[in-house]
Amino acid sequence: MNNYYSSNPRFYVGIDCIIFGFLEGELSLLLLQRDFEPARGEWSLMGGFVQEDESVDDAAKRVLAELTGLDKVYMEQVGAFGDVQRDPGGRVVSVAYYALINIDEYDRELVRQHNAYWVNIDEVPPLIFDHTEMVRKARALMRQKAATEPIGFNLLPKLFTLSQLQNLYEVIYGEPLDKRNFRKRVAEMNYIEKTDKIDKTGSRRGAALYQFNEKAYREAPKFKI
Amino acid sequence: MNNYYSSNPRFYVGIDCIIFGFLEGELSLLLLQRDFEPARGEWSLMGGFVQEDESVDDAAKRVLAELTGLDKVYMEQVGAFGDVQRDPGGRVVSVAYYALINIDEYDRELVRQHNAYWVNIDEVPPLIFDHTEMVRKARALMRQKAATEPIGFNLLPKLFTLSQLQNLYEVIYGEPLDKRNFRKRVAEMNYIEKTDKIDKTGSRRGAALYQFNEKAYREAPKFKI
DNA sequence: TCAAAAGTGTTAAGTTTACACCCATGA
DNA sequence: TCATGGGTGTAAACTTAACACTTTTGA
Repeated sequence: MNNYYSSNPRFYVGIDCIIFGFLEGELSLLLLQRDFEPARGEWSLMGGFVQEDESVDDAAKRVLAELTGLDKVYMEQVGAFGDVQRDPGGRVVSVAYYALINIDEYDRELVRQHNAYWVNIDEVPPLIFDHTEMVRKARALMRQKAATEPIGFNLLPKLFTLSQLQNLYEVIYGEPLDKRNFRKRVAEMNYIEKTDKIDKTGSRRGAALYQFNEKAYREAPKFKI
Repeated sequence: MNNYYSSNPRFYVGIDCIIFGFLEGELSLLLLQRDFEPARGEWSLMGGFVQEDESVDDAAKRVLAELTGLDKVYMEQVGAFGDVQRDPGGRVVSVAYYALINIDEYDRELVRQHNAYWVNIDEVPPLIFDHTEMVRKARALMRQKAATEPIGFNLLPKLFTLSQLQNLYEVIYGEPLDKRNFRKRVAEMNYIEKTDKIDKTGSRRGAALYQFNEKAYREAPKFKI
């Protein structure tokens, strides 16, 4: 390490994960009730620390995997949070990421071990440190992204009905959408493909199951719901 | 420091500033030709390191002030850059910020001392480390923000003509705008106020000078250019 | 008198919104 | 047979885009 750099202080670099899931028609976050200090017993985001041999992005993936058992998850950086006093346990600069996970696939046992629970996005309890602000920023960023890129499919099973998809976007935007206008727009996106499968669990009549074709999207990447 | 935290490594936390200016009708960045190691002689963003007693945001303001002499500048965080090998001089997690400065107000002597120069945004030379990626992200973020919030005024003098304003948005968006449509939209924003002053430097006829009224904007914050 | 930038409205095209009924099925 | 969610089209309102000429004045 050269002289110029080594005159500067060093910091713990933390990771915090805002983990979105779409559960029973509601947008939820996976939150921990901390069983360790500081702030034992309070609610927080899943977190961890960047290690020497990993990038910050890789650390975020690792921390998410520690809680959910999942890899190859859609994640996006929310930003760095660096107030001097943000963590009473010590000076930590933390980088927040949001993740969109498929609620059917995560490891429930790991989640139980971490004392983590799904909480409706509109009923998030007070969180430690600046985690509430991280959630607010993550939600705004996710909403914005979801409007212009097809990231919502990460929250759904591979096959989904149009009612599920509409429901998802309604909870992301926090407002109802018109069914006919919604379906009109979906019909224009050729990469949202109708399959010949029918979902019979949601209604007597049954609803057509659709899938997102990522390759087709890359060829005609127009998206706006 | 408690035991849990201290088992983790610590890192230098750097700051890099993408400094936008609007100079002679062009969008430019203030770049340094480094006169220190590593990468002496190459082009880079203005940077520095977070210190013990300052937040990351405050460090960014300090680093910007070191180069420009300015405070109270519009700055926004671009994100944290944390690849293991991003800086060959050592492991540094860097947080990038963009700044919008008024080209008439910065301290030219400080800039000279730092060996910094204004470079057209479309003619940015290869930059060290991941600075090119930082610039790319900052530009996309700034463009996006400029479309929905009135941040462009930070790049203009207090009094400006509509031609200057249109020119600014043309270089931000990288595309020409229709003069009549542009002026129609400006006319709808009551917080962009016509003054009784005339600019005679840009044309024989003279152009009305306008000002941005921030208080009026906060009362009716509709913006879209 | 003319070059150069300032200033000014209208129309067509495209997009978005609002809206209500029939269908298929299992219980 | 009926309750439930699935599925379908049109018209009005609004927004955006395209477009060309007159004004002023200093050199």
